[in-house]
Amino acid sequence: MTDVARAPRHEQLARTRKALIDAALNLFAENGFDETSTDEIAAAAGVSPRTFFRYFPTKESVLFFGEYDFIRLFSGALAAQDPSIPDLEAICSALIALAPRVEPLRERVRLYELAIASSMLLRGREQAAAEDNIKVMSEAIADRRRLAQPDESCEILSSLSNIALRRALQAWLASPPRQKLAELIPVEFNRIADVVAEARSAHGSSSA
Amino acid sequence: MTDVARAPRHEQLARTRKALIDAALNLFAENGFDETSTDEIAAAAGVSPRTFFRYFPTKESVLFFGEYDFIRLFSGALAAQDPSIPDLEAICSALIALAPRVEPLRERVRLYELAIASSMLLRGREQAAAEDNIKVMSEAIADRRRLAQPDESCEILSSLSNIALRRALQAWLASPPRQKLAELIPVEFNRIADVVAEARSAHGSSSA
DNA sequence: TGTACATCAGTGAACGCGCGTTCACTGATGTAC
DNA sequence: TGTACATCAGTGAACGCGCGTTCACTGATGTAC
Repeated sequence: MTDVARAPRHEQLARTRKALIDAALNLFAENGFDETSTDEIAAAAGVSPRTFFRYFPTKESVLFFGEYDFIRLFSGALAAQDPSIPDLEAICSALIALAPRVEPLRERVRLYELAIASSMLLRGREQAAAEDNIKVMSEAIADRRRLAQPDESCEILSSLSNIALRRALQAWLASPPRQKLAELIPVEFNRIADVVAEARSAHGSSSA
Repeated sequence: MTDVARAPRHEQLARTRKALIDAALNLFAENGFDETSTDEIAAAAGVSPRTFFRYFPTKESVLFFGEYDFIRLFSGALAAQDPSIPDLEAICSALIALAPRVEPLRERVRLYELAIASSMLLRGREQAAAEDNIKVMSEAIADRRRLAQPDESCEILSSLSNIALRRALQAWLASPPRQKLAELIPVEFNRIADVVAEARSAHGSSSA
């Protein structure tokens, strides 16, 4: 056993921060965000109630600390795709390339989703983050198309990709532990394309 | 001028409720939900602070009172569509058929959207409502296809339709006052179908 | 039509609760010399 | 290596704020007869 009290300062800070984050994630997932007080989180982390607010300005922020900059990585991953393949395929491939970063975090993502689902406030934050992500994605698509600004087509493609990704994530969390997220992403992209093709092919043709 | 104090009871109740709802909607849209206290709403409606909670159990609920049962109407409108036309077209037509119910409420919808955008809590509520709507829509689509349960295809079609509808609503609110929502809906449906067709047509073909 | 009572919209005051802040402090780690 | 001081993680107590509740009340509307 290491002597906690004798740890160097930055280690002690990191330790306390981690203890608070882990305690919060577990309590939020198990009991719900609104039903968990900051005092309880502090108690579970082994610090005094006051200490919580030395690390996090608000109760929510403990959940969003060290947020995945997943979406920034996406822009790079999309730029790395072969410019000659279709956009939808390139987006799908870019997301598959990022999947390995998420694969090891399955249990953590599962708790995170439980926490988010427990509170309207957190659902709102998540929704706001999703909209930001869609915007960044649409800019990355515009870059690929050599547009100065995203047009409607970029925005729609970005929204559709977001749906595919969310569906893949849900399927991944619901699937057996060894199922690969990377395999589920193209399934959902193909499904969306197929659904649109089928749902219009029966008769209709679109206007220009 | 009518004598407010002499009004019959049910009229007085309706009047006070309306005063609270209108005051809340305007204050939320102008100053933000979090920055508006229930005391301010009561003051703006001309009643005492305590009275607010005789009409609404929570601060949020004043905004969702008399919620549009838009989505229930949708199920009926979809069932009324010709079974022989493609699903996507039928969904679009069903939404167009409902548009006249929303057209007169433009200013109200505008304030509502401002209020929602001002607060993470309200965004969360709105997101939860949207997910409910998508679920109901996917069941309506399943009915049309004579399926006992919605399959993935129904779910995706419902999500895509939701995107089209949201985009149409945003465009409508951003457009000049006389622009018809009913005209914007098919534009967005066609855009989505076209974007998918383009984004995969360049080269790729989907797997089955 | 008129009196007596019941109902109920609205009020006032006080309180519980949890988030987040402010101020003053302790005791350990880190550093200057 | 050793002493003297600075820094800073953590604590304790008290408070402000707004939501939402509880209890006791007023005065007008509604109703029974």
